[in-house]
Parts: sequence; C-alpha cells; structure tokens
Amino acid sequence: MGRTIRTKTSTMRKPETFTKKTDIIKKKLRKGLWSPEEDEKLMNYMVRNNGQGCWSDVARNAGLERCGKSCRLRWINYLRPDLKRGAFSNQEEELIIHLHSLLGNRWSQIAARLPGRTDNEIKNFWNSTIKKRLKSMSSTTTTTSTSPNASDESSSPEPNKEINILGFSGQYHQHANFNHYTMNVPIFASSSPSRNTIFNTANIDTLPMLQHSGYLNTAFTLPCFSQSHQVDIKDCYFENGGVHGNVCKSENVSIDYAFDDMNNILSNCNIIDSNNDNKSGVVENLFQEQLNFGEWDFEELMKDVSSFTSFDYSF
DNA sequence: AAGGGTTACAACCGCAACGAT
DNA sequence: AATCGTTGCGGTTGTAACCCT
Repeated sequence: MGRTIRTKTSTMRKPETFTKKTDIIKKKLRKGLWSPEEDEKLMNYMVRNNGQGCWSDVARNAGLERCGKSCRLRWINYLRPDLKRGAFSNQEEELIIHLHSLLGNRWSQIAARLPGRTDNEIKNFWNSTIKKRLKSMSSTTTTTSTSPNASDESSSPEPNKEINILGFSGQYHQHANFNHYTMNVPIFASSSPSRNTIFNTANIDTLPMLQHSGYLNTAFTLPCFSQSHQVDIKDCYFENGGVHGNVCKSENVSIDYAFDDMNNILSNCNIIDSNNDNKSGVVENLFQEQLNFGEWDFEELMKDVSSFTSFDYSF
C-alpha cells in the first residue's frame, strides 16, 4: 500500500507579493507558500534561539514578513527537524484507522501517537486517502465502523478472552481489522495537565504511545496488526498520580498478541525504575539493533523533539 | 500532445482555551 | 470581571502534480 510520494516544490502556490499601497499600509505580511529563503530564515532562527519566544517575536526577529501563526504552522508542519517525511507505512495507516475509530477527528491526539507525523499530515492523509478507501470498503462490507462512538464496546465484538498483565486484568477483543486489549488500570496524568483529556480516568483505553512522563502505558492497550509473536514487557512503572508509587518490576510478562511497529518500539523501551539513586526516569532503548525493524528510529525521533524536550523526569 | 478531472498536501481561517494584565 | 495576546486545533481552500481519455 502507501502513497505515491509527490515532490512538491515551494512554488506550488506563489508567495504573495505586496505591491499595492494598501497592502503596505496594512502591514507587510506575506501569505501563501513559503519561499526557500523564508524557510531558511525561520529554520536558522529556530536553531539559533532554541525556539524560544512567542511566535510573533519569532516572526519579527527572524526578519520574516509573516504573522506568528504562519511561522508556527510552517515550523510545526514542515520545518521541524524531527518530522518524518514520505509515505505512511501500512502500520501507520492501520494505527491511524484504529486511533480514529477511538478518537474521531482529534488529529492532534492521533498525531501525538505517531512520532514524526503532524496532525495536518494525518488529517490530509485521512481525508484524501483513508476516508475514500474505507468508504469503498464499506460499500462491499458492513463490518467496519469508523465513527468515534461507533466503536463503543457494546457494539464491538464479544470479548473473547480475559487477560492478565502485570497483575491487572483486562479483556481481549477481536475487531474486524485488529485485535484490541483493554486493561482496567488506573491511569496517570500526563506531564501536560491541560492536554489530559483522555488519560485521566480509570478503565479507559490507553492508546498506543510512549508517554512523556516516563512510564510505559502502552503496555495495556495492544492493537494487533499482524501475526502473533511474543512480547516482553519489562520494568513497567506507574506514576504517582495513577497507581501511587506502585512499581511493577521486571516481571517479564509475556503475552500472546501482536502488533508490530509500535510494539517493536515499545518493547524496546525500558523505563528505569524510580528506585534508582538518581531518581530520574530515563527512556532507554534496550535493543538498538532492532530499531530498524520498525519504522521509527526512536533515538532519532527523540532528538530535538519539542514535545519530548524534558527527559529528566522527576518521580 | 492536450486538456479536463482528480489527488495530495501546504497553508489559511475561524474559533476556543488559556494566561497575563 | 474584562480585555488582550498567544497558542493550538479542526475545517476548509487553493493549486501543483499527476492521471486519464
């Protein structure tokens, strides 16, 4: 599957020029496509200043005739060094479909679980490709639902297996396109309280991702994309806000499920026990040699990622 | 080769939330 | 409490590139 990659140049939409007197009076703010020169200015500024300051300052200080909003968008959607460009992999596509079935059009939340992808990119991909594909699929089969609420468990397939991971119970559901594990565990707050919309209640689906604050919550929802293989979950730690200091240590629980890329990353990540002397959590890659098995080079992604800037987790 | 239709995606817009004053 | 500036989000638009006839 995958998209055909188009190499769009920045001449797609001509940058607006302001020649009219009224334009100049209004303020010489450019719109439209960014020129390579503008990109360079913004990039240089962001690198030089570590991205500090508000966006209107960035626009001004970088010598750009753009509004801060435009700069922000350009940076987030295009210039950020951690962006992963190119076609979506099959796994990404399936993850997007799965997440969309749970979250609906919350593109930023979906994007937060796809390292290197932006909400805009995912939204575009969804609207231009997946939506149509699902539509054509739904005309031939009636088994798939894509609306956020339509995935509620009452209308989902029967739970066909009780499971137990690290002492927490849960259920295994088999959907049309993926397997899904829902665990009944208290959920902790993320490091960004204002963005806590789905992680602060108990007994919810914990979506596949690596949380910022130093614990591996993905251990509990296990979307399955391919054939089964075994996965070890090691040293899971739960933040105080959730399980109040409980630490599940190196139990090496093996579970019988599958999900490949995302799981590959997560199974390769270890959260160091908070009882360590240094009292700071560190996301470790345990099996570096396996990183290229999945699509995401996690170390690379972690570099310069604004949303992952602080790795000195204080437990 | 031409041109009309479609696709992909960069960028804009409006709105809401939030913090500072 | 009201206002203002900033940020972030989701919907929408515009258009280069591509496809098809």
